[in-house]
Amino acid sequence: MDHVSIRGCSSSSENTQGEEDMELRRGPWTVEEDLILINYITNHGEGRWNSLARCAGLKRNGKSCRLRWLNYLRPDVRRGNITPEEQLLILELHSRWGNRWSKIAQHLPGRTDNEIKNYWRTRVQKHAKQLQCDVNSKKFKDTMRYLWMPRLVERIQAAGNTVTHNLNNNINTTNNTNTNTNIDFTGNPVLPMPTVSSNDYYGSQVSMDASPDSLGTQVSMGSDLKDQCYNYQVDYNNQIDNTQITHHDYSKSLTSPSGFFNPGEQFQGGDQTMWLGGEDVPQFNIEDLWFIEQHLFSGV
DNA sequence: AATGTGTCCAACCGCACCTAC
DNA sequence: TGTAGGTGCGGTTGGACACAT
Repeated sequence: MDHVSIRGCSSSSENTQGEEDMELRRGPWTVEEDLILINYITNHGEGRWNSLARCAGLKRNGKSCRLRWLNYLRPDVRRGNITPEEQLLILELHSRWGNRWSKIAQHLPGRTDNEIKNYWRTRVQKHAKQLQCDVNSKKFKDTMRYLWMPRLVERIQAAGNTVTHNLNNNINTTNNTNTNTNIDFTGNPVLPMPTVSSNDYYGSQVSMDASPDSLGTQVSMGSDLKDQCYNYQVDYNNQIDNTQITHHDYSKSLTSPSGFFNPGEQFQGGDQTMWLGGEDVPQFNIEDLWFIEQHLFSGV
């Protein structure tokens, strides 16, 4: 445990006994410290963290107290694995806002910015590294959009849940004239947003929300890679066209001409799901990877 | 069983912004 | 207006744990 010398309880209105040095604790919090902090906030409320730390008798600085409370002790903090719904939300919000963790966390009740940040760094960035691209690259964003996120949706639906969410908690009303009383799974009202449509690869049409500060989706899709056909239907708040993407039969050739993905090299031992796999991310198989390279990464 | 390596996450740090004086 | 303290945010670190060799 590190210690740093600081001043004692020296609030200008409270410190009448002069300034005396005290040791400032750092590192992991003890159960006793947690109880002191919880009791103090229960009785006095939160805020004014520096004076709170002093007056509660905690040998911690205010920032440490605030962090401990917000990230761990707060009653409504959700613990446990990030659910597929939450993963989907994180991916979507990050694609929109980047590393605005606190803003993203506002849409995941009970989750802290720290937790989301850790999730991103440990899970998402790991896969970007395995793809040998940057998380901010088009490659990776396309992979997320067209493979990872649909897979999450499949998992959610396989679990019997409906994917209906809208990330618009801060509606830009100048872009929305009609109202929608749907409620998303974050508890926020679902409002329509302007959309754009564009032709995408293979002549399929991809439509997506284009409003700068909203992202509403109602996604339904199915895929059957055994048939080498990938159907992807998206209905954004029931107001734009369904999207259908069908890719070709890759089963006859599984060797990557560009070398970006070569099963014989990348998946030694026949492990076709060694990356982008695991409990918390969708399982991508060899056809997915082919799809990534042939249709998302070509020309990049 | 011992050691090495990777993963996860709580906590810290530096910076920017806000507010009161 | 300038300054100091408080607060919030994003980046980074380090230790505990799990897994592989």
